[in-house]
Order: sequence, then structure tokens, then C-alpha cells
Amino acid sequence: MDTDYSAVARLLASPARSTVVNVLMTGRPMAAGELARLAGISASTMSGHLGELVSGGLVTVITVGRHRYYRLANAEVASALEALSMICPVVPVRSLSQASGQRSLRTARFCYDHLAGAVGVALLTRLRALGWLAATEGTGSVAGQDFEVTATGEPALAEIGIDLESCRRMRRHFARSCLDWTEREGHLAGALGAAMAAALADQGWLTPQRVGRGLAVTSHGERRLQAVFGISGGDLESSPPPGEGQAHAKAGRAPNLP
Amino acid sequence: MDTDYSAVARLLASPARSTVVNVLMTGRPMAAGELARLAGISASTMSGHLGELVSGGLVTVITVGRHRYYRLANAEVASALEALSMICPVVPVRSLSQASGQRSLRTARFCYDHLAGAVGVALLTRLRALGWLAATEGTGSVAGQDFEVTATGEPALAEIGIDLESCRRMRRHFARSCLDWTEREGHLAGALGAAMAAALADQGWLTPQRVGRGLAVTSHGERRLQAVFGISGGDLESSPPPGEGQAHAKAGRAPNLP
DNA sequence: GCGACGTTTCGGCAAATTCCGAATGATGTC
DNA sequence: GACATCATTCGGAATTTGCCGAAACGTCGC
Repeated sequence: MDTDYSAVARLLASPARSTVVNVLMTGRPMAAGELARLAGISASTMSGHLGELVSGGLVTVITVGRHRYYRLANAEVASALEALSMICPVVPVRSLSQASGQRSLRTARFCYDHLAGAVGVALLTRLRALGWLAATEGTGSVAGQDFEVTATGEPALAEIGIDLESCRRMRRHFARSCLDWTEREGHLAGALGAAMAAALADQGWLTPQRVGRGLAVTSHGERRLQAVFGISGGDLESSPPPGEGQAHAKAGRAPNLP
Repeated sequence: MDTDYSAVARLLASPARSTVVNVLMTGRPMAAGELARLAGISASTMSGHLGELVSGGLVTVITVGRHRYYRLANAEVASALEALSMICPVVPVRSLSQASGQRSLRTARFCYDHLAGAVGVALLTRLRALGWLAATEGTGSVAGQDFEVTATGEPALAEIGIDLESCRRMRRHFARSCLDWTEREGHLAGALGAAMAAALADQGWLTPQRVGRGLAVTSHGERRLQAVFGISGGDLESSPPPGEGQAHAKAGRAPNLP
């Protein structure tokens, strides 16, 4: 009944392994050698780290020929890492591109395999406002809400290249909101979220930053987001200024001290 | 622009420090010596651990006489720990009380200083349904929603011993939903959430388990929850069966492999 | 089959971590 | 003021961890 954080935390405690999961947060599977190069350590050392991450359940591996591709084990791991990142320092990789990188991370990024950040949040908001997506019966829940595509949404989503049928066939939630840890609102996750992220990236609306997992909206994407969803540039200014957290609760309930 | 998980994770990686934050998740400030006893290590060793947790920003300390009481630094830390706990193993402390402890943790528990679990979720749901609480303007957000007490809610909450004025005076969010990691829905956080948790515990509706941070609903509490909020016992059966996570996303988007 | 390449396993070294007991500070009690 | 209590700092021992290079294993291309 007690939670033991130490086993999972130990895996993240090494800078090398921390770099690995950080890179894998992009959603892109990565080969062992490439991860070694990115972390700046030898291939043999990285192999040991990856073995630990796999046996710890944080990462899975698929073998393709002589390569072995690693990725995060599941959405729960990605979700936990997102939450953890809110109390972790952000390391200044390049003082030059740092500011722009930070900004792009808040604007748009991959969360495991779907879209997070201001774009992800705006997208879900608009999809609901446009009536393309409707919440399923549910419990009037505030988070983790499931959605279904409406009759109007069906052709509209097909228009932008989403294959709804293959989404439904997948053995995962079809569409559900996922708490966004920078925007503090929901963004679209599940099979549909992954498909939309893939479609938007594929059609050049978004382009990955050279470093990190941030995404930038292309000028083409800006026009299309406005035309298709009615999302203007102003919607992508991330709402809460950085450093203003969920609750400064220092003045919490008075403890019953002796 | 990269997140460095290692610094924070290193702090949680030791079983002793993991025990500390786990205990502090109850919201109760704890003295250094008591924490040492709970973790089964010497006072001097614990003192070193606590120093690291404080300088790492996870924990704060207040000095009262010759005692020093430690607590989690803020709601963000508690939130991150909640999320992390979803991918952490649960350690069987006592094989006897384990099952009942697990259950009580899903039914009700403290999340930092407010109420989480099925009770916390049911409470927020009912407060909205009864019209005592209304979402503020906001952005039609799915999570992290802020709330205000309505004209009908005002006297009703006063009835059960909530001092709304002192809640409003606090330098923290008045009322806001916080994602519940076992129920996957929102529960009531913020100053009002803390006040309600304190009131319910104070009036004997809930009673803390001997071990861990779980809470049990007393039979008196069961009657009162029904009478005041219309929450029946059935509402407190936690909805998603354990082990059924947010998204089994193994069949994620096909990676663009070579 | 042969060499090139990506990856993992093994042995060993350097550094960090964890822990304790003894000593020191600070505070409340008599 | 003397003493007990709570907490911290210091020094040192046992253990774990992170890292590398060398060697072994599989797969690909010729």
C-alpha cells in the first residue's frame, strides 16, 4: 500500500538514462548507437543503461535487422514523465537556441505520440467547438474524458487525411483528453490524437526543431490551422506565463503542531 | 530546452528518501526523528537525506522549538509524485492489511492537502451537479478548471463548517480541479479543497488508516455523504478496475523505420 | 564465405552513495 | 544552571554505480 518511488527514480537518476527518456519523449524510436552518441557515452555503456530501462519497464525495444530501436513503454510512462518535468530544471543546451527552443516546446511538442502544448490544447478545444468531436456519456468527468467523432466531424477529419477506421481498429482508447502539463488543460490523445499528430506532421503543418522535442508551426501550417480549424496565431500564445504554477500552496492548511 | 530528470530523480532514488516523500504525501508535516524511525535508519542519516530533499526543492522545513517539521514543498511536487506513482510498484508492507489498504487508497486519500480518490472525485462531481460550484469563465478547458462558489453553494458550504472567507484570503488558487491519477477524473483542489478535506476529517466522516496515506469512510461519514451530497456507497467503488490504464498504446503509430 | 557494422557481454577501475557512531548545537524542563 | 531531548555535522567503512575497452554475437552486403 506504500508506493516505492525508488526503483523507477533510480532509473531516471543517471544523466545518461535521463537523456534517453527525454529523447524518447519525442515519440520517435531511436537506435542504441544513436542514443549513445546523443548522450555522449560509449555504445557499451549505453547498452547497459538501455537494458536497465527495459527491465525496469520504462522502455521497450524492437529489433529490426542489426538495429535495435527503443521507445517509451506506454502512454503512462510518458504521462508520468510529463508530470515530473514540471518540477525538473530545464537544462540550457545551447544558450543561443535556448529561448526559441523553450518557446516552441510550449507552443507544440509530441507527448509520446500525440500533440501537446498550446497547439494540442487549441486543437481539442476547436474540435469540440466545431462539433466534430463530442464527449461520450461518461461521468461528467473533468479530465480523462473520452470522445467520439460526430456525423459532421466524420467527413471533415477524412478531408485532412485521418483514417478513422484504422484508428478504431487499434487496441487502445479511440480518443481521450490528456492533461497538458504546460497549458494545464486537455489535449487530444488516444489513437485519434496520434493519427492527427502524424497527419499534421506529414502534411508539413508542423516541423520538428533540430534539437529537443519541440515543434514549430510552419507558415503553411499557420494558414491551414486558421482555415480548417479557425485557430489564429493568438491562440498559440501559451496562456500561463512560465513560473506561475498550479497552486502556490505555501499557505496550506495549518498543520496540527504540538 | 531539454528536461533533466536526473536531479529530481536522484533524490527519489534512495529507498530512504522515497519513504520520506511517500509519508509526506499524507500532507502531515513530520519531524525528522519520526521520519528516521519510519524509514528504519539512524537520525543522522535521515538528517542528511532531509537536507538533500530541502536543497533539491522537494521538501520544506519549519522549525518549532527543538523539532523540525518537514512537508512537501508545494502542490506541484505532490502532483508529480501522484503521476509517478502510476508507474511505480506498490510494495506489500503487510501481506495482511495490504488488500484493504490498497482499496482504501483508491477510495479516499490525501493528495498533498486535499481529498483524492473516489470520494474526492464524487465530491467534485456532486458539488457541480448540485450547483454549489460553477466553473469560472475559463477556456472550456478539460482539466485544471477553476471554480467559484454559487449563491446556493455559499450557505450550504458554511453549513458543513467551511470558512469561505479565509479560503479566499489565502494566497493560492481558490478552487480548481486536479487530475486524479487513480480515478482519471478531476477532484477538488486549491484552498477550498484543502478546507473541505480538513472539515470532513475533523467531523469524523473520514478516518486515516493506521498505515499509509489511505482514508476510510466511517459509517457516520457514509450517512452524511448521502444526506448532504447525495453520494451513495456505489459511487465510491472506484470506476476503472486496477491494471486497466489510460491507454495501452503498444499498437501506437507505426514508426518510420528504415 | 568474408568483412563491415551495430549491439551486447565481460572485467576492471574510479567516483559517488549510503550508512553508522561520536561529537556538537540548540531547545525545553526541572 | 544542570540535564535530557531533538537535530545536525563530521569522519570513515562498505557498497553501488558509471564508465570504458576488449571481445563475442548477429546481421547485412558483396
